[in-house]
Amino acid sequence: MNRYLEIFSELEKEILAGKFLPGDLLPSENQLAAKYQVSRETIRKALVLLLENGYIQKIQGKGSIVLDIRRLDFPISGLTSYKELQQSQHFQSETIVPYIEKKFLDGEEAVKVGLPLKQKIWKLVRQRKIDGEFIILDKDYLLASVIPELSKEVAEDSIYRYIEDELKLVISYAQKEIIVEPATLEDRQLMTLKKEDSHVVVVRSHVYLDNTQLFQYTESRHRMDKFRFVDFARRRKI
Amino acid sequence: MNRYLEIFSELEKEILAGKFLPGDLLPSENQLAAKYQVSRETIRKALVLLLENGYIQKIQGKGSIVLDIRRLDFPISGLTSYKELQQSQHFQSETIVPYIEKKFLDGEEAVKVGLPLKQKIWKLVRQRKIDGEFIILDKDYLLASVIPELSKEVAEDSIYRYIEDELKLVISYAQKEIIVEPATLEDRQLMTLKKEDSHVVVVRSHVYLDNTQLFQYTESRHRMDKFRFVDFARRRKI
DNA sequence: TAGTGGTCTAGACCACTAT
DNA sequence: TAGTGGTCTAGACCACTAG
Repeated sequence: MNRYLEIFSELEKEILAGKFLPGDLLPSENQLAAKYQVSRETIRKALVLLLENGYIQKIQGKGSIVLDIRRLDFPISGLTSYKELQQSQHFQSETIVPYIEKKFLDGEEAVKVGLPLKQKIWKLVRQRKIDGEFIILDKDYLLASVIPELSKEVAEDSIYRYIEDELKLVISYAQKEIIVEPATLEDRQLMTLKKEDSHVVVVRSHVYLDNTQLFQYTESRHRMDKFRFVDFARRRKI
Repeated sequence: MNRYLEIFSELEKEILAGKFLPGDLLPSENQLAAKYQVSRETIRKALVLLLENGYIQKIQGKGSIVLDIRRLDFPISGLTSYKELQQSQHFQSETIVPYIEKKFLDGEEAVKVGLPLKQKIWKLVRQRKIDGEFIILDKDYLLASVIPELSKEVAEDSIYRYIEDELKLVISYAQKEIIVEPATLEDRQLMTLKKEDSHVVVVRSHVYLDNTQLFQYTESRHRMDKFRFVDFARRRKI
């Protein structure tokens, strides 16, 4: 592990544990450099990570102030799998896989998901059951050339864990879009919608590996009343 | 201006201008260092900015690959004012200010917006008219101790421009939340909603200055069919 | 093997905050 | 004025890609 990542994790852990409270100053960069026996630039790389993740605010001449992080009932910010969310947020959930198949997409489908027409694709549908209700419907399309094998069991657990830990691939970035769409017949069949739920919130993502290859298109369909997206944003200068 | 910010802007401009196409490699870090007459670390800081903004992907041993940036019909990612969006996206829009007042909040309102009860607050409502329809309703609450004066004219133009250029304050970061809510009576009065529009998409933000002071709460209410949120996300290691 | 990006250093000078 | 963070350097060594 890199030094600056280690130091970031350490400081993050301390902040989350309440060792530093909102409004507190972290030790100065020179003090941290001495403590961790690294150069100041290495400390600064760790602090940049804290900054970007909303843990601290740096003020020139003053120091690094710890911010108040209300952590997030149900964030879909960033690039995080459902399984990881469930674990970090500690909610109970069951996943059901009503559909999983490896096939060629027809033209219309291929255009919609932005994946190549001529390659085999894993298409699967997953229902997410929380408190006895089907709140979320995930529709996934994965390049079979990247993920040759896939099973119901893996889909019920975590595809990302399988891709990263078993296949040793590196998931890197995604382009995401959130819109609201009329509920489809499929939504009504596979989700617990009330009569008056005319629409669902749809999170579409194109996900890429670290070699810039597109390998996944996902549509995560949420019941309106249960949808919540939380984010931390910094104002971009220039 | 900093060297690395200059270099970032320069490279960003070149990418947007199509001087580098998706899939192209940027010049190597050493070549860029030579070209701009700076050290390699300075180049690397500029490249980190390109990376975070989704312009490039770096691959060790290979180089910095330019990504395909579909730029974003209507992004609310990041921390960007409506006026800035309108200018960068080149859409026509008119802003109407049906309400603007400086007052103390009542208890219920203060709790909801998370601003202090004992201080005067600018409360204002803005209707955003696009293609003849009121698509967005913005409700703003601003600390009067931070923004002592505010006028309808400023509110119709850009409050952020006023805060940054006139008051010389630095807007720094925000915590944002996106949810779907039933449309209120006020929504129906001030927005162009169809009968069947039972809900609106609400983007709530708490916005902070660089000294970590909370100075604004905003509620941006969108007609469902016109709402779109686009984001670029990187997978976080660890 | 040559060239690329990834990490880290030890030091310098500057801008800002606090006292 | 002392201490903080912000920028920048010139160099080192490592891990990885590609011919």
